[in-house]
Order: sequence, then C-alpha cells, then structure tokens
Amino acid sequence: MYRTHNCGELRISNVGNTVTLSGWVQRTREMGGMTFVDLRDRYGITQLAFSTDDNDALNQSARKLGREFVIQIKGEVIERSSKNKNIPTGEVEIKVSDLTILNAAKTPPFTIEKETDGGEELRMQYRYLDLRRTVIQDKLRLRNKVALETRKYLDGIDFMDVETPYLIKSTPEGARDFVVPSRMNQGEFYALPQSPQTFKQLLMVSGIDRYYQIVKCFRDEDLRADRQPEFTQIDCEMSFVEQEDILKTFEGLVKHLFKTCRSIDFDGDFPRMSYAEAMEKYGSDKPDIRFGMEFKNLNAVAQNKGFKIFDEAELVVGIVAEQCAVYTRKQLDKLTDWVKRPQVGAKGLVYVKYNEDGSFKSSVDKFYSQEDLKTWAEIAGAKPGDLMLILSGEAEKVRKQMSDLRLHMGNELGLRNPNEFKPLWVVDFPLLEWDEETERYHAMHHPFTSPKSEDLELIKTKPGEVRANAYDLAMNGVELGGGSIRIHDRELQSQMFDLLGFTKEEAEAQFGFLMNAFEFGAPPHGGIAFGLDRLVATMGGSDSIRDYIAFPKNNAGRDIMINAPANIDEVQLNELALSLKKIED
RNA sequence: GGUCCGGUAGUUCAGUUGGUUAGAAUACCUGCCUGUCACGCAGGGGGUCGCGGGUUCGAGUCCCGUCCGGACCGCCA
Repeated sequence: MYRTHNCGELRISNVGNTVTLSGWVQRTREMGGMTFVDLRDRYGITQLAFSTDDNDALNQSARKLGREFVIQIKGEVIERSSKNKNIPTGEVEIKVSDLTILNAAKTPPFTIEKETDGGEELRMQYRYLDLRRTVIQDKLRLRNKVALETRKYLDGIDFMDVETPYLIKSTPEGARDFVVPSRMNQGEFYALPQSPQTFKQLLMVSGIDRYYQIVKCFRDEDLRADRQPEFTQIDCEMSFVEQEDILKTFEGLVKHLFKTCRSIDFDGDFPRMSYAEAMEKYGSDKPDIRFGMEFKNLNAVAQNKGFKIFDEAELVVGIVAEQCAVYTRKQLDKLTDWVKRPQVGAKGLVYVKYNEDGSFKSSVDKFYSQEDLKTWAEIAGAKPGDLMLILSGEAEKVRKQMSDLRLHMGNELGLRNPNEFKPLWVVDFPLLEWDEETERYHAMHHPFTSPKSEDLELIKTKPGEVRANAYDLAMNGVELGGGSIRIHDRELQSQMFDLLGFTKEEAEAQFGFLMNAFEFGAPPHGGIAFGLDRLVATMGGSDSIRDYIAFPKNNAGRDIMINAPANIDEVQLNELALSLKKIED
C-alpha cells in the first residue's frame, strides 16, 4: 500500500498513529543533526522529521533527497515541539521509520511554488510541472466545480445531456473552420464544429425539449488571452420558450454557480440593457458596469464654436474621470499617446480639467469660454476636481475608442475590482450587420436567429434596423454567453438566407437538412451558450483563460509541450490523396 | 495581414554615452549547524548575451534581417 493518508489530512488527533504517506519532496531543511522534509501532494504538505539520534543512516538518506523526488515513507505521527500555524497540518509531523524513493527527479526548471520563478514559455513547455502548483490546481478545481454544478442544476430542471458529432461539415458563415481530410472519401473534408448549433436545433425538432452539453468547440481564428482555438461551451437549447423564459432559466444557472462555487449571492434580477443603450452609454456590447464613466454626448454644446475638428465630427463624446483634475501635463500626454496607438487609433484627446476653485483648464481653451466649458461639465455631470476626456470623429469608431479609454481609466483608477461581479443582460441585438468588405449583410449572431416580430416589416426596407430576439450575458466587461430565439419556420429561414446573400441552391446545399426538418413539426425554440473557460476565469477573477485550461495553446495556436501542429508522413498524405503546395510570398 | 514589448547563468532580471575579466537574486553542489518551516552561515561551479549579417580599433549595447515568446488591432456568424 502506497499510502494510508494524504499529505493534507493529518491533525493533532492522529498523534500516535502509524501512517504511510507518498508524495513529492517540496523542500528539505538540514539542521545539523536533524532534517526536515516537506512532503507534498494535491491535498497539502506534511512535514517529515529525521534525526541522527533516531536513525543516523535514515537521516543521511533524507539529506540526499532532491526537489520533486517521489517518495514513500512510514512513520509515527507526533506532535511538533514548534508548530507552524500557517498550514493545516502544522501541529504534527511524521517521525519517519522507513523511507523509499519511488522515483528520483531532475531539478525542475522552475520552482513549484505559489509564485513560481518560471516564465510563461517555460511553464507551458513543462506544463505537467506547472500543474503541480497549488494555484493552478485551484483553478482547475474551480473549473471542475463549475462544470459539476452546471450539470446538477440543469439535470435538476429536466435538461438532458446529448452528445453531438465533432466531424461535421464546413460552412462559409462565421469563423474559419478547422478541417479534417477524409481518407474514405478522398478529396472531401469534415469540419470541426464552431458550435453544435444546428444539431441542437434538430434535437428540438426531435422533441428533446431541454438539451445541454458541455462541449468542445473549434474556431480557426487568431488567439487572445481570452480566446483559444479549442474551447468549451455550456451549450443549451429549450423548446416552447420565449426570450424571457431563457433569461430567467439561465440567470438561475449563473446565480446557482456563483452561490455554490464562490459563495456569492446576487441581489434581485440581473439588470438588462438594450444593445443600442449599451453602445451609446459604454460603446460596447459587453459593458463593464462595475464603474460609471458613462459616455456623454457633447455634440450640441461643442460644435459650431469654431473648433474645426469637433465641427466636422459625427460624434463628440466625453467621459468624466472623478478626482483627476490633478493630472499633470505628463500624465495627460501619456493618455494622449495611449489613445493614439494604432490599437486604439484616435487622432487625439481633448481634456477639460474642472479645477477645485471652479475654473476650467482645457486643451481647447482657444475655442471655448469658461462658460462653454461649464455647460459641458453640467452635461457630463462633472464636479470640481474632475477631469473630462473627450474624443471625436466617426461615431462607430469613436465609441470603440472611448470604450477602450474608459476601460483603461477604470484600470488606472482601480475601479475594476476582480472580486466584484456585475452581470448584465444585453438584449435587442440587431439582426444584421453591414460588412464593408463583402458589401452585404452578415448575421450578427448567426443566420438562425429570429427577427423581432414587431420589426419584421422593416426586413425588406431597412434590414439594418431590424432587431433580433438575441441576447448576451456580459459580466465585468466579458461576454460570458449569448443566444437567441431561433427561426423555426422554413419560409422565414429561407428568407433569412436570401437576405444574407445565399442563392437558393447554396442555402439548400448547406442548410437544406435544417430547413427540411422545419417542415416536419419544429417547435418554437431558443437557447444560449456560455463560454465555460471565460466563465470560470471571470469567477476566478482572471482576465486570461489559459490557466483555467490544463493544456492550452500559445499565441500562435501551438502546443509547445507536444509541439503541435506538426508535419505528417508522406504515407498519411498519400492515403488522404493530399499533396502539399509550397506557397511563395 | 499589422502594431507594440521582450529574448543575457538552470530560472527571474540588471547591465550607464559602444571600452579591461558580463553582475545580482534565486536555484544547484560542498562544508558547518538538533526545532526548521522562504531556516541560517561559509565556500564553489555555472554564460556562443536567441540566431545570421553589417557598422566600428572594439558590439550584450548601434543598424538590417530572421527565429521564438507575450500583449493587442484586424479576424472571432
């Protein structure tokens, strides 16, 4: 038997017991005639004690142990003469009588500790060592708990877990597909699903009524701290529901998860905001409402006073940074540089300091009187001591830029507390989005989203103004999930494809199976999908999802531990009837 | 496709206007130490400064290219 106990469970009540423990050597401390060894496993650390008085030979062997050796010991639990209050097992130690080295270890390339000295790349290359760290294990433990509680909650209200295929068909809509060549059907390719969307809708046609799946999805797009090419969704669909039913049901899920996994209760219902309002007030469809700094439109007061840049702008918009009138020239220049970076892309930044004495100092004093600036402050809701930051230009771009600036200021001023959680349902998304490049409409959510019935008449005349029965759950500036009420009528679905620029033939070839299914009694249905990785990372107070995934990919989509992707053998290529073409620049 | 930041000891980093033998901390090794728990003390080993080219009497330092890592924009229905 390798162990009678784990390394985290022995207490003062176990004194006198003879126990066997196995684990990793965290550290050894040599004290002349004594040696202490910290033995670690997933559950904790237990101190082992050796001394020359007890057993000189054993003490000598203990000194030869290196970091991360895997050992097994037998001994008696004794009360420590000097206790360590910092760890749960700190009142006891093991007086070791037998020591077996189960496996020696090379010195690890970085320290296996809470604050490791290892850099990102090294940690990923030796991810199995990184995963020995308690902080990372805690994150995986949270993920496990969230997934488990999701299953409990959904199972409790009659949702049924149904698996859908990973080898499906590529479609041109949306993200790039990962494709898989078929050996048995040479020259043809499967695609890995970006989501089980059509399958879950077919399950509704099948009468499954309430479906969920915690499922891997794949998108061949560039990565970010919060985006991986393979990621996990909590994918859900319900029949005979309206938007309100979905929102209620899944607000319940999110509340359940925060309560059971983080002991956090939300007061009342989650607030809701229309997409239009979110864009106007925060310039984002996933606003962080942990702090204010709402956008204030200054067109009426800033234009036609002779300042050409504002006069020619479609939108002049400001935010108020409280108590920031004390910002120095240097700080303001730095902010200006920040918004001028290509990633943000603003042409410049106008500031107005509302000094404590009631006077104003701005970068546009040449064009505006103190009275003018006072009017701005009133509109913006600025008080003495505050700083107004103003951007102008093309409305859509300015909103995006101001949104970036708002979040930046939120970070600077410490207004984005990672232990505070502010959910927000964003509703009434537009159905369509004009794409400049292809000069046609794209589905904002996906082509199966139903338009709001009251907007249906606009579909021929002003398709861009049609709103959809689509909704997102945003939290702390992160999109945690989104969904919609779907189209369940063949004719309407067919019209949608028309609108999106599909020919009848293309629509039939790509989604005929779904439209055919709609002819055999499709119930009204809708659903939602949550990004599990983002949900868990947000619950853990982190911006990056990487540490919540056991084996993530790097910036370039590579797994640097196993070194994937990699070349394949000529034999494999031949079997697949593929040949590689060298692409010249 | 693009922008920015980084690459120096096992590791994390410092390295001045280009100038003698490239440093610190930590890890590692050796010795001492009987109550440590980030133990302490003394000593030691450890570097093709990512790679290639250029400028220069001289390059870790400047220039060009390239590879790798990170953050971001585009992209992500």
